[in-house]
Parts: sequence; C-alpha cells; structure tokens
Amino acid sequence: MIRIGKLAHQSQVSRDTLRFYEKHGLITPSARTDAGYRLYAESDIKRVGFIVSAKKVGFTLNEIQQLLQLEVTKDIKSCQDVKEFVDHKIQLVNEQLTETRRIKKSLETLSEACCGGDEPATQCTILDTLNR
Amino acid sequence: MIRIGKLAHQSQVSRDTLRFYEKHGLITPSARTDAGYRLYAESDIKRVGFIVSAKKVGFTLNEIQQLLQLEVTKDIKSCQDVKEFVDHKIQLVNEQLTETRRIKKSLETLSEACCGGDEPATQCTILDTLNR
DNA sequence: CTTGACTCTGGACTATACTCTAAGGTTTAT
DNA sequence: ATAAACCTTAGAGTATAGTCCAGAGTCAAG
Repeated sequence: MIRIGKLAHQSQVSRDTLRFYEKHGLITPSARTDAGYRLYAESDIKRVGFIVSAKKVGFTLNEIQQLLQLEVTKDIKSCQDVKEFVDHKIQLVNEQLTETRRIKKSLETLSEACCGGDEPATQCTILDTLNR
Repeated sequence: MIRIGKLAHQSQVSRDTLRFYEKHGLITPSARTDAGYRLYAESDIKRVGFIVSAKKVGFTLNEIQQLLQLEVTKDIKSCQDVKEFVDHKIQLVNEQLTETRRIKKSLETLSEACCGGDEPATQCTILDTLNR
C-alpha cells in the first residue's frame, strides 16, 4: 500500500489530479491510515494506470468511468460490448475531425483570397468576407 | 436603432448571448433608452454579424476580439497583418487536426485488435491494452 | 524535539461559451 | 386599465479537466 505522493509520481499525475479523480468516482483508495492518509493497493495502482492509458487515446473522464465499469464487470460483458464502446467513440472522433477539417478549409479559403501585402487593410478580402 | 430581442432574432443568437458578448467586450450597444434598454445601431448590427461569421469559421471569442481590433483599426493595418492572424489560426487548427488523427488511429488500432464477438470480455484485447 | 516533507479538507480559480433563474421595471396591444 | 411581451441586473449553473491555496494535522530524521 502506497501513499498518494508515491502513486502520483509513479503514474505521472499530480496528487491534486488523483484527488480530483476520486471526487469524480474514478478511483478510490482501498484504505486509509488512522490519520486519514490515502493508501493505494496494487489494484488501485493498476486502475490509475488504466485511466492514464485511456486518457492517452482520447477518452474523456466520463467515458473512462464507463470503460472502468466494463473492465470491472468484464466477466459478464462480451468483447462485442467493449468494441462497440470504442467504435462509438471513433464515430465521435470522426465527427470532430470532419468539423475541424471544415474549419481548416474555411480558413484556408479566407487566407488564399487575401493578398497579404503591405496595402492598408481597408479593402482586405478577409475582413470583407467576415463582414458579410 | 433596434432592441436586443430584434437583434437576437436577426442575428440568430440569444439575448443572453448578446449580453454575454457585451460583458466580454465584443459588442456594446451604441445607446440605451431612458429605461436602460439596449439600443443597437446599424454599425452594432454589422459587428454582431462579424462575430457570428467569425465563429462559423472556428475563431474563439478571444480571437474574435483581436479580429475586431484589426477590423476597427483597418486603416492603419495591412493585409499582411490580417493574413498572418488567419494563418496563425490555421496552424493551431492543424495541430488540433494532427492530435485528433493520432487519437483516431489509436482507437482504430484498439478496435481492430478486438474480435468483437460474444466471448466474455475477460481476455478482451482492448481492456488488456488499457491495463498496460 | 523540532524541522521539513508529506498529507488532509474545503473551496476558489482557470479557460471556453454560454444558459438559466429570480425579482423587478417597461412597453405595447387590447 | 391590465395583461402579455419585452427588458433590466446579478448571480448561479453547465460541461471539461484540472490547478492552487489556506490552514491544519502527521511522520521521519537529525
């Protein structure tokens, strides 16, 4: 059983973040010392690792909570359940990608129409476009 | 001079949003009635249009504030200034795009390694991967 | 036995962009 | 004249993901 500082160091997150995750139901230390210090067991450490990994692939904390539900109840869940969850997230990411690409194109169109020269911007095509 | 409700309707934003923009220095009505009602002049209406257009191409409110600065002082600004601003934003969008693509790929790798079948998820490659 | 490192809690603060509510005043239409 | 529609302000709430701080308690080492 380790204390919060050590876990924070090991997991490369801050103590505050661990407490924040706890407040949001992602990880609860298995025990406390008499003085109230959090004590994390091996399984807790793994759980934090899971959270960190899931963050790295783009899951939100909310999604991670659902993933942890799947992980904990994996014996009554199927691979299909897990894969569907991931595929749903891929869909969301694709939608975001589409929107960001649209924005990129709009901006590029804006930029390309502009001479970018020393001229005063009184007739700048960018400003003109935004004014319509 | 029109009141907030009409402007909101015309500009397709809520009254609250207009007041929110005002609080954040994006748009201030040119006048007020004796009763304190906001009165928007033609130039104010244009300004809101500018804000809405800029939002549509992905600028944040903070960036729009800077853009409005450029717009208002356009006679002492060059096309270069404006274009540089847009090009900088394109860079930011490109970085976001790169990150979102990375996430997409990670998720796809995760998904592809999973059988997605009826099997219990006890050996699910997705959960296994996140546990490392 | 005291100093420094560590931990606790609760709550404020950051950034982004609103949205909603309460309690009241004003204007317009009937 | 009165009701509906519109407007005002201040402030709280939403979602996301933390970060920081104060004031206090705990623990290990010299």
